[in-house]
Amino acid sequence: MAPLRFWILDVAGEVEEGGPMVWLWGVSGDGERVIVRSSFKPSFYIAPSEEPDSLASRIADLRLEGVESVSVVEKRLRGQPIKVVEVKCGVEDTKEVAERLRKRLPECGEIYGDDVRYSQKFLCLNKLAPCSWVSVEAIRSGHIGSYPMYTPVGRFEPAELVAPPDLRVLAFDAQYLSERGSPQPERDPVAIISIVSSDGSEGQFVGGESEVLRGFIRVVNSFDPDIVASFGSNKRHMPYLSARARRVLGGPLAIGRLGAEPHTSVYGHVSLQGRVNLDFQDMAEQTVELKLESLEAFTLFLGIKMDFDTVEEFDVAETWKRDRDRVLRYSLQRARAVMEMYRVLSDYVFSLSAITFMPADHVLTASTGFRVESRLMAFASGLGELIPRRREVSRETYPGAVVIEPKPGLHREVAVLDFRSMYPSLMLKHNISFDTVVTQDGDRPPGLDFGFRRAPQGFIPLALRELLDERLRVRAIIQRGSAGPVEMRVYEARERALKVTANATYGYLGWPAARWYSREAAEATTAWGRAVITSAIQKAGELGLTVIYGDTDSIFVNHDEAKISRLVEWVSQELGLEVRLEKVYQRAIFTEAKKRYAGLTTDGRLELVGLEAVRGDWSEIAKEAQAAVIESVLRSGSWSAGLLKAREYIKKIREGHVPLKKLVIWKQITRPLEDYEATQPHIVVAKQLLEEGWRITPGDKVGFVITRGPGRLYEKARPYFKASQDLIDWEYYLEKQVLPSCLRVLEPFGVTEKDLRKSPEGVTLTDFA
DNA sequence: GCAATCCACGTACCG
DNA sequence: ACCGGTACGTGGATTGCG
Repeated sequence: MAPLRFWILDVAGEVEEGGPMVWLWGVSGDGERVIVRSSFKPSFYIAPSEEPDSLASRIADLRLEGVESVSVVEKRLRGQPIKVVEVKCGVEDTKEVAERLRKRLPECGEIYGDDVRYSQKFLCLNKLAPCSWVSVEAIRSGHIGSYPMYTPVGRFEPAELVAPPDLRVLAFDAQYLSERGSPQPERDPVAIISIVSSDGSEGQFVGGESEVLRGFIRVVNSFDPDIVASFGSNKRHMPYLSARARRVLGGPLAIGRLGAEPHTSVYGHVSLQGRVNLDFQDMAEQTVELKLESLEAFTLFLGIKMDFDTVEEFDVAETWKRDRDRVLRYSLQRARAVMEMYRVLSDYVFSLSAITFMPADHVLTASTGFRVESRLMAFASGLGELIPRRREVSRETYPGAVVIEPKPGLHREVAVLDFRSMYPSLMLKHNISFDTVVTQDGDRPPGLDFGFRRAPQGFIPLALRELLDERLRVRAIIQRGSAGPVEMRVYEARERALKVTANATYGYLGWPAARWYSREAAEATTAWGRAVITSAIQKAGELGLTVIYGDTDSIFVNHDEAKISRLVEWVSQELGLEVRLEKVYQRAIFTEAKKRYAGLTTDGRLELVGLEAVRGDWSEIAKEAQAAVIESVLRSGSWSAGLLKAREYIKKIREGHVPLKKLVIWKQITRPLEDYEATQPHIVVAKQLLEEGWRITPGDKVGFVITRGPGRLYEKARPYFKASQDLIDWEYYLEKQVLPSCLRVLEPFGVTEKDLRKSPEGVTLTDFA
């Protein structure tokens, strides 16, 4: 019998007559879609407050519902060996069983691992990473629906193949028609569903709504995709389409495998049986470079070349009446864009999934903290380390990083040095972990009254070591250059995912809701970080370098190669850390403020940091003006060019020569509207929109413009799509947008507001000599 | 009684 | 629903002056 080799698409817990079962959905080496079905009885553990054997028999005697067997096993708790009672359950929900036990024996001891999800336990115990190849001796035991079913008889072994199999991908977009405000499934129909599939075919369903929905369901089932990709399925399309199917068809939106309908699962993601539901909106929302998380903006960010004839949401119903083809075209463009996103991003998504042990559809929705935690949980299983229950502990604040006061003005030849992976390196170097904290002796962070034992290696350093070793291995393969182009892409994506995960570990330890929250570990990491950068800065001074700026793990100095290499050498020798020359700015502007500067790189790129020009809550015109001013100054090397540029923009504003779109200010709604204490323009606008039937939920961004009139700003703010050019308060855009953003970067040169207000004509540079 | 000043709130950024 | 450090606009309360 040849072992079955397959790529894990998804994992699900299924309740069957004989007890709980795990179904692994996969694609086999010969392209078959398979179900690998295992019986799996999940356990939880008790660190007993009495003799373990006697507790075990007391628990067994309770004959609790759901308990299959009770035994005493050897595990580890914070690195120390410990005898614990293992309660094996005959049901999926170990939390419920543990709850029953706690009711009967409140004093039995600390309970571990009962709140870990069933399918996650299975993946952890078998070291099964989703989105990777695995092989197992298995018996083919019939079919479920049209899918061959296998029963494993041996252990799962990771298989070497790197690239995913040929997956069938279906990208879709849907458009809804609403007469008033946001579409509501109780009221408004689905107008279009557009699909694009990986075999190159495209299609649209229009016409009667029941035909639209039936057509979509039919195509999904006949094409039988492994991946269903979209932009906005979790929060919008799946719930909407499901609700409409119930209403219009009187039945489920049967687009999962075996006719299942989508169901909402953990982290607010929608799950499709046997398929991976990839929602790139989740990814867009986590992309910090994006200021507005639209499909168009994300497409552009990814470097996908596409022309959109955008029909904005507020305009769909209107356009549908006037120019139906335009809406159709736009919807298809969206579906095509989603398919392109899949091509660009799938390697990274699969890598992240494999590294975090989270199925691909979960991993996009999960926040960073949960991704790190999921990986740590898998790592803990391997060590036999017990997994603590999640519980909210009170937050204890602690000091973070240092930021050096910048030297304002224009600088030439600025070298940017940074510590490589500073926090992970420090955690490894000092054995920082929740399980290595000691109050006596140990390796002590400066200024703190606790330390870390030097040996044995703690849980976090071990986990980091594994991540970093894996990253080094992947890098070596990339540098060898022997892998094929597809494998290369996969390796590169994997390397990025490993780096992201390692770098997030510090933040995780300082997160009070983390299972392995450790204020001590987080606090020590930043304390050592401060010490390290402070001493490097001091050394830089001693070597005769001028320190212009520094933040957390970066130091900006004049580009003196000899001195810099001495500094790099010193850091390596004395601090045992790696500092490298990351980049050089030909010229750079620093303001009085920390975290706000701009530089022109040696290869001619403009970098803007922290300034209005990179903020999402300033109007496009103010950002554009500031960026132009900075660019003039940096490229010419003199501030006077920037002054002239600023005046050009001021003139544009005075003349009202700016399109409305560039005047929109976007601000995020971060909480339910009724929770706001202060009156703010974007909240006032949001409340108006809500009143008019628009759905406004936390996370949404509200776009508004400031119009002429009396009163407070919030009285003059209007939704951007309900304002027109002739209503604009140009004075506001001059005084509170363009003027301040330009002045911000010119002020260090002694330029005043008055200088900016002079008209561009009739003013010569000698006026400022 | 009014303008200047101060401060809390809120958002978004940096690393 | 990852951390702390930081900047800064706005609204509204407080302060300072007469």
